[in-house]
Amino acid sequence: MSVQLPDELSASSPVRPRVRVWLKLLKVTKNVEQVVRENLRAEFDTTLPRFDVLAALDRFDDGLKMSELSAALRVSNGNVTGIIERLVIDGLVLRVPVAGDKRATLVRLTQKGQEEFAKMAAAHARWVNAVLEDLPPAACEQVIGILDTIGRAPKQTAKVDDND
Amino acid sequence: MSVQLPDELSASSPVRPRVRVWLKLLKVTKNVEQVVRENLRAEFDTTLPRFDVLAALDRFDDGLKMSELSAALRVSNGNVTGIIERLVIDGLVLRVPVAGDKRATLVRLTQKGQEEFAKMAAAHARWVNAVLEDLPPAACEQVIGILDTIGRAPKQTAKVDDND
DNA sequence: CTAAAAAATTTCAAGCTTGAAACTTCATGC
DNA sequence: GCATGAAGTTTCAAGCTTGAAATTTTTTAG
Repeated sequence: MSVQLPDELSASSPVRPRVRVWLKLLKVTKNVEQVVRENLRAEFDTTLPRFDVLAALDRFDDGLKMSELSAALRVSNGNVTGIIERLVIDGLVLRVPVAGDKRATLVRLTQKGQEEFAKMAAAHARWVNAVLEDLPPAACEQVIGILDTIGRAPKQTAKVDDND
Repeated sequence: MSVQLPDELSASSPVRPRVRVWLKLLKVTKNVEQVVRENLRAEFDTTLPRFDVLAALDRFDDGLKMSELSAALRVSNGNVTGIIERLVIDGLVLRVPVAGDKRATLVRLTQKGQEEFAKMAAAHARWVNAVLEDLPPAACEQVIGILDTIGRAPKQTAKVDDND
C-alpha cells in the first residue's frame, strides 16, 4: 500500500488520472482500515481478518465451506485455515462435517460468535461513520456509482469483475 | 479487508451510505491491489511492500531515515527494518550512517534500485490503467475531488488528515 | 558532569498472507 | 472394479505486519 509514483510518471499525460485515483483510493482505504484495525484491537481485542471472517459467516446461517469462505473473502485457502482454527479455539466458530462429502467442512458461527459479531458490527459502523463524516451521503452515493462502472463495460475486463 | 456487514446493518438508515462507500472502496482497492501484487510477482519476482518502499525512496534522492520511511508508508517501524534488510541484500538499497547521529541511518536507492524501480513504475502505471480502463479520466478526477474532502472539514478529524 | 527523559532503531512473538506441494476423498471412464 | 484426475483442504516456507519491549545514542535538567 501507500504506493508513491515518481514525479516523472505521476506527471505524465495519458496515464495520470487512473494512477492518481488509485493512489487516492489506496490512501483513503488505508486510513479507514487503520482506524478499524486499531479500534478492533482496543475495544474487542481482535483483528481485522477475524472480523472479516465473522462478517462473512454472519451472512450465511447455514454456514460456508472453507473454499466458499476463502472465495468470499478473496484470500487464499491456506489463509482461512489458520484464522478459523483460532476462531474455533475461541468458541466463536464451529466446524461441521458435510453430509456425503468427507473432504469438505462447513464453518458456522456459534451463538457466542453471533453475539460478538453483532457488537463489533455496530461499533464498526460507528467508526466508519466517524472517519467518513466529511463525506455527505450524496457524495458517498456518487462515489459508489462511479466505482460501480468498473468491470461493467462489455470489453475484456483485465481481471476485475464481480457482482455488487 | 472485504468486510461484509450483516443485512440488518447494511440496510439501516443513517449509517448506511458511509459504510457502503467504505465497502465499495475496499472492494475496488483490493481488486487493483491484487492485480498489482500478482503482476509484481510474475514479472518482477517481487512484492508490493518492496515496491512501496522503492517508490518512497525514489522520491528522495538524499534518502530517508528509517523513521521517515515508516511514517511515509504508514507502517510500523519494525516492519520497515525487515523489508530494508532484504532490499539491501538484493543490492537495491543502501544504508548510510547519518553524520552526527549514531542512532539513525539513512536509506537510499542504489543505481540498480533506481533502474529496477523505473521499470516497475512504468509497468505499474500500465496495470492500473488496464484495471481502471472503464473509469474515464473525468470520473477519476471526480472521485479524487470527493475523497479529498475527507479530513478537510474544520471539525475534529477523527484520525484522518494528510496532504495530497 | 550526570541522571533521567527522549529519540531512533531493532528485536521479538504472534498473527496474517501467499503460492506451491501434499493429502484425502470423490467422480469418471474404461 | 479401479486407475486417473478433479475437488476440497491442510501444510509449509517465506515474507509481511503489528505493538511492545529492549537497545543505543542524544538531549535536557539540575
